[in-house]
Order: sequence, then structure tokens, then C-alpha cells
Amino acid sequence: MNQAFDTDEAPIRVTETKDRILDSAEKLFSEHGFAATSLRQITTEAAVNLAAVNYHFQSKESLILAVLLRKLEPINQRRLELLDEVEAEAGDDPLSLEAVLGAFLLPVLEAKDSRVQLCNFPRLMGRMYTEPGDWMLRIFPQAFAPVLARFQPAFRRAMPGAEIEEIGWGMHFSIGAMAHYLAGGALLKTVTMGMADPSDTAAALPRLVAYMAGGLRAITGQKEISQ
Amino acid sequence: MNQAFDTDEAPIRVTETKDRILDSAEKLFSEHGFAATSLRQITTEAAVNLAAVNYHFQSKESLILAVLLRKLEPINQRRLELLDEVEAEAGDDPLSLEAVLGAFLLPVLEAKDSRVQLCNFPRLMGRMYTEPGDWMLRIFPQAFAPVLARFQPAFRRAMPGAEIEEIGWGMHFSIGAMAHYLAGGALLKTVTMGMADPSDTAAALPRLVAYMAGGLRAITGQKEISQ
DNA sequence: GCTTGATTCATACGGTTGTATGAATCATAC
DNA sequence: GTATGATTCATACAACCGTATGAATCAAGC
Repeated sequence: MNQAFDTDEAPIRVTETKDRILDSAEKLFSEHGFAATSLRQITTEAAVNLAAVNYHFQSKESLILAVLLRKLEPINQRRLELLDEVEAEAGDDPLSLEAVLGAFLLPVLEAKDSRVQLCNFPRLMGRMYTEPGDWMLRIFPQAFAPVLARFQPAFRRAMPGAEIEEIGWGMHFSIGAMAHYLAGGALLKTVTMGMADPSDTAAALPRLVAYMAGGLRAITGQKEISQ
Repeated sequence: MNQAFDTDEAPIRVTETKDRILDSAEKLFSEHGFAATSLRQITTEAAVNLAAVNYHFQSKESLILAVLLRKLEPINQRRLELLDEVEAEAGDDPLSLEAVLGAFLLPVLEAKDSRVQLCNFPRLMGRMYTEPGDWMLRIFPQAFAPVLARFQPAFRRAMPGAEIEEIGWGMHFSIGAMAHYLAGGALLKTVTMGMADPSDTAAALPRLVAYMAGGLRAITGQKEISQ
């Protein structure tokens, strides 16, 4: 009957509020943007007191960062794991460009499906790239730089002989293509005349990979293409 | 001496305030986003009275639409003109994919250079794709639909035999790549390790065209590529 | 010179924002 | 049981938001 020593039945109560705030914030941010979402909307949706957000996080901006990092960190970790596998399989051979792209994309896309409730992160990530941009620069060294540092050489290994600058351009465009798909407006449906379902990530992944690979090969002059 | 009949020396005074508001709004919207920019910031920057914005435009939302349409309309018109030329030159032959992409991209990119003061529109356009999204849907039929209606068949003619759905996916990704470049964070510099200059549109255009063409060909199975 | 219509002005409104404060509540340790 | 430290609570704050109003200002026509 002693509840104090129940170590597995964790006293989840403590973090419950904090997580509910994060969940609601994530949902609302992805739907309406950072600036357009108020703390009151978040606390109402989360059914917690307004002051709780300033107690657990210090400010709105810190909350935004916390929301972003909570999801970004495991995704980036997964990316590096997958890249490890790709590199291990390749041995000394050049890497498969498609495989490297897959390692970069898969963790984001599967985050879209997992956790029924929290499938809205990708939109938020897409949003991250265009909103005011201050936090983007602020979370970059913490969250993106390590991934970039690993993937940049990987892309070079996958496209031997290509100019580094051209690869950079291609990576930039690819990030744009991904982010735009993730942000996922109604645009995809319009542009495919209703034939494509934006939520069908299984359909999106191979297409994104093919598109990016084709684009990267073309921009780096890797084309085995004649004309 | 009669000023009233001076038809060429237009009484520009009238529209001066209106245009100053539009200019400042365009600049601030592109820098901080729509929701994060207040009318007071705009009117202060434009050095006009706060009430002027509600006099010339009716509301903030109408102002946003006016800002977007003012630039979008001539750009889209230019796109259609260029597409006309491409189609005229091709005669009955299939269109050059690169030429079609150029017709789509050139007007936006040259808007980036023209008008020294107003080179910030492209960022705004990139922003347009991800912000809350309501106005996006609202201006779509007015500004985008006509362009889409012309370019969709053009892409089909440039990639004969390709599935319509695949072309749609490719167009979607391409719009993302373009928008992300236009939104132009510091990311490009980072990702190319300082080798690429985001403001160098002359360098960007051929690379965007090449990337998109490669991506579109790959996704539609147009590849003359073996592997 | 006076009238008229269009534009600019200073100012006010109610509502919302992010943040801060101090009291109430809770689970735990003694 | 009571003291303690961590949360939650209701509430207040100044600042700002988008919008509206009515008077001042202006240029043009008679």
C-alpha cells in the first residue's frame, strides 16, 4: 500500500502537465504557426493553467524550442543510425544515393505516421523553415549541424567526382522539396488534380527519393543521360 | 499653367500613401511573417498614419491579399508570355522540359533583382506557402489556377507518356524547391559551406532548372538512364 | 472665396497578448 | 500530524493588437 516506493508505477503526475503543454503546442503551432498561436489557446487546449507554461518553460520562445527539439532530436538520431547502416553495408564501395536519401527522409516520414495523436510534427517542421527564422538559426547548431556534418560527406561518397558546391545546391533544393511536402498544403491535391493523397506517406517516400536523386544527379552532372 | 488638365503629369500624390503602405508591408511581411507583423509597424515604417491602412484597404487581411496580388499578377502574366514563346518555337514537337521550367522560374527570379528596393518579394512568396494557409487558398483561384491550367499541359507535352499523377508529384516537389530557395534562409550558405551566394540569382536559375528537370524525369520514369 | 469630395490626422475602443505574483493545493519526509 | 518543496491556481499587469470615429487638411471646380 506504500505508494512512495512504487518505482515502476512512476509518479507521472509531474511531467503530465509539461507534456500536455508540449503536445497541444505542437498541434496548434503546426496548424496556425508560431506567431499566430497564443499561450492561452495552448493552455486551454491542454486543459492546464495559463501560468503553467511560464512555470515549466520560461517563455513562449523557450516553449517553441522545446517543442521543436523534442521531436527533432530522436529523428536526427534515427537518421544517423540509418546512415550508419548504409555505410556499413557499402563497405568501401560508393554509397547508393537513394539509400542515403532514404536514411535522411525515412525518420521524418515515419514520424508522420507514428503516434496517432502527434502526426502533426512534420507540418511543423516544414513551417520551421520559413517562419521568422530566428529560432531556425538558434536551434541549428544544436539540432541540424551534427546531421549535416555526417550527411554532407555521405552525399559526396554517393556522387563521387561531383563539385561540393553543386551538391550543396542540390541538398538545399532537396530540403525545400521535403519541407514543402511536409508542410503539406492542399496544394498537392490541386496540382495532381486530386490523384495524390498528401497523407499517404508510403506513396510519398519513393517519389521523394526518386525526385531528389534525379535532381541531385542532374545538378552535379552525374547523369549517365545522353541528351 | 492649368494643372488640372495635365494628363501625363499624373496626380501621383493620391496613390503615394497607398503604395508606401504596400511597399513597407511587403518588406515587413517577408521579414517577419504575416501574423507577426502589426499594422503599426507597417505604418511607422511607411511614415503614414495608422488609419490610412484601414482607409485604403479595409482590413489587414485585405492588405495581405493586395500585397501578394500586386506582385503575383505581373509575374504570372510574364510566365504565360514566356510559355507562349516556348510553345510557338516548338511547333508540333514536344516541348523542352528545361524551357518550360525556365518560363516558370525566370519571372520570379528576375523579380528578385528588379526594383532595387523591392527585392524582398520572393521571400514573401516562399512564406506564402507555409503560413496559416487561409489566404493561400483564397488567392489561389485568382492568381494560381490560370498558371497551373497552362503549365500542367505544358509539362505533359514536355514529358510525353508520363503519368499525370507523377507529374503532379514532381511539380509539387519543384514548387517546394523553388519556394525554399526563394525564402532564402542562411541555410544555403551553410549547406554549401559558404560557397554559394543566395542573392546570386544568375547562379541559381540554371541550377534550379537542372535540378527540377532531373527530378521530374526521374519521378516520371523518363530517364534515358540505365541503372 | 466658398463648396465639395478625397485624404490624412490624432485619438479612443474593446480585446488579446506574454508575463508576473502570491496564495492555494498537492505529495512526500520526518 | 506537520513541515517542506514542488506544482497549480486565480488574477493582475502593462503593452500591444486591429478597427473605428470625427475633426483637420488638402486640392479642385465653380
